[in-house]
Amino acid sequence: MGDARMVLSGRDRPTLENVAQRAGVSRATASRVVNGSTSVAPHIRDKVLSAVEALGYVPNQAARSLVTQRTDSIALVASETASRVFSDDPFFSSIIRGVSLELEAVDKQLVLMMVGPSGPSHDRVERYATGGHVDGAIIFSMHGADPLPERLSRAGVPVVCNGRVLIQSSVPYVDVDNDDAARTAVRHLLDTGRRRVATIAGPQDMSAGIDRLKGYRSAMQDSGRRSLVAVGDFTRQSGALAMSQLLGDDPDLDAVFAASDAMAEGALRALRQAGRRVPDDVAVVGFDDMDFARDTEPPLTTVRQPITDLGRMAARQVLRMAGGEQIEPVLLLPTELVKRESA
Amino acid sequence: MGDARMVLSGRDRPTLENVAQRAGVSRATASRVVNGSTSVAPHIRDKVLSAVEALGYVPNQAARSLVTQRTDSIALVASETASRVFSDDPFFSSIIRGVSLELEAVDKQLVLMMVGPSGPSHDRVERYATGGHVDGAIIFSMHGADPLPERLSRAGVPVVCNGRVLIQSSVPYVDVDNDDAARTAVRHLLDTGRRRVATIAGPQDMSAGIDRLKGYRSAMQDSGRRSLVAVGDFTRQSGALAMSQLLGDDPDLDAVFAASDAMAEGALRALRQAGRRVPDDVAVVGFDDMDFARDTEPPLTTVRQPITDLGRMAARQVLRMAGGEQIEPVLLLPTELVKRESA
DNA sequence: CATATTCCAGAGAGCGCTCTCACCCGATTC
DNA sequence: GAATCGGGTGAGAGCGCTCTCTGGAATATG
Repeated sequence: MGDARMVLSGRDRPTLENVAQRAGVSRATASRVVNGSTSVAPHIRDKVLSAVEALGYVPNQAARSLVTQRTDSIALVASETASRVFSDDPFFSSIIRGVSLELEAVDKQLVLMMVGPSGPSHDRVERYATGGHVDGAIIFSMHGADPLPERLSRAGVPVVCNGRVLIQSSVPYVDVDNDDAARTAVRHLLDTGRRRVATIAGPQDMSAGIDRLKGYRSAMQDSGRRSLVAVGDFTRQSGALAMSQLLGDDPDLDAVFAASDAMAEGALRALRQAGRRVPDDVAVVGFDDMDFARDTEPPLTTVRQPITDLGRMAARQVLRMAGGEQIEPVLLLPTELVKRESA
Repeated sequence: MGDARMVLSGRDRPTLENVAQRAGVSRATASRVVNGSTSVAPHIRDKVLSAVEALGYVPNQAARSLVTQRTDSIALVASETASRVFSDDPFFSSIIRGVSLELEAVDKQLVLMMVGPSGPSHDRVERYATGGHVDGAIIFSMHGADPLPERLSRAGVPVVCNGRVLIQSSVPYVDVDNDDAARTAVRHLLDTGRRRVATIAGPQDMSAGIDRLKGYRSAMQDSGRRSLVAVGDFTRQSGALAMSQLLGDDPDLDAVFAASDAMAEGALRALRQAGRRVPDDVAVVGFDDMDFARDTEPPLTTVRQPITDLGRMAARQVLRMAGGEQIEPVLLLPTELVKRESA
């Protein structure tokens, strides 16, 4: 007793009532001050503020949410496999950082949720999000035709997806134009005289994987050439493996478009081990423009996508939805081909 | 009206009262069923459950928290620079994954918070955590003498740090014995005949950086050799840079201990560019045993630390604290020297 | 058959906060 | 000087839930 600054165990945290009492005002007035209402006389305001200070008062969010119906937090839902796949590259971290930066600016919280590839954890997320625990959700890196976005949306939770939604759905998303970006990359290879251009595609249950392969295919078709495809899962290892396969399938290939920088780096390694020089024998183009792309040997030509911005925009969109605004169903951010030495 | 499955906008979500009414029981009984109490007659139980189903009822967490004083969520606090530093390697993701797995198992939520290197965001985190929004906090990758853990702890929030706490503090932590692990790594180099062993140290405002350097120093001292140190920041680039420096300082060095795999990989690159063969001319040992360590050229000898387990244990400890248990102030997980080809 | 014991359901009191509404009092107006 | 106005404050009703406490019915006991 006596020292108000002593350790407070959960139960006896000061309430607004305590503050009001100490300041000699009503709870209502104390609330006004805490929430920054203007219509409070300055000297009363000061009394309340010093009571807050003295008691170390912090508003109880649960109580506040209960009446305001807002929680000031947003869920970021990622599939568990995503964290595994992306453990190889900074994609995951960058998205988180983007979302985080944007939310922080408006003093909202980020609740991170991992879900396994369908199964019980889906229910968990659904229950949580619809349980009024968050004001909205950003879902990223879905595999296959995940019903989660649609389900949440239908339950009244504002949802934005990061990456094109595979199934027919009214859930808005932000993404880059993967198809077009891939086409540009492949065209660059073709334009610089490459004839046998292969691709290391991403996983075919993710829109980024599908769309980049589609872009490759259409560019090849346009120039009347045959496709040569190996599929990876965006990781370095899978890139190396895919590259060896491709080399086996067509020893004369002279270019590769990899659907991620990590796979491109794997490919670089496999090519080196196979005695091919890059770019002399084989040109390589990646996708992402991760930090490490400028340090590979040789530095990687790649398609830059603004990953952090993708996160930011997703956050911004979901906040707008939560605010009752109508938002664009599709938001595409620009990509850019960054030419370095590998192609 | 009519269709209970229509889109529910935030405001008109069904309440427990609605469920009770529809099932023809009291709110208390409905609550019992929802919370899995056993003392409810089966036929009543069924009635309630089907009412829940029909209405699509989901408990309001804010209301629940308000009375139970629990939120069933745990904050994971990371410094913003961490996400930047670790964007180069999967450390960040692995910790998150570990924590996430452990929390999921007991149906708790993970709230991720980034804080800048001191400043306003510190207050934000403090306010949030003490605002009753979480049952506990895990703080990881602190820089310098961050007062946050101590502050939260003093405010009554259960806190566990991931990584040794730099300042004198009563906040418990989980970590590996960095000092000892580094010593083992360096001794391995010495034992295999290396004479001029340099180190690429981690940032000297983080305990992992400090302790690994200390381990290196003591191993060198024990064998009567002079230290040769360059400091990096755990990233690949800084590793490459540090390696060139070291090579400039002592062209005859024959081994390097890098305080992270990412820096070791950078060093490998720098050595290659300087025309040194690994391990023939220079032996390299890393730290972490990240996935990519087995794919470097040559495969990296390194100190394995169980990063995901570190996250898991931190989560487990903070949950125990939140449950009122007393926990060990220090928990060290084992490391292991993984010998591959680089040393 | 009366009484004690058990079991289950309902009533009701809050948890800490926000927000509407009524009220008071000093300033303005006729 | 009475009526009007308006800024500033307090009273009080909930938000949706949990949990204790009470009461009634069903079962076991003397």
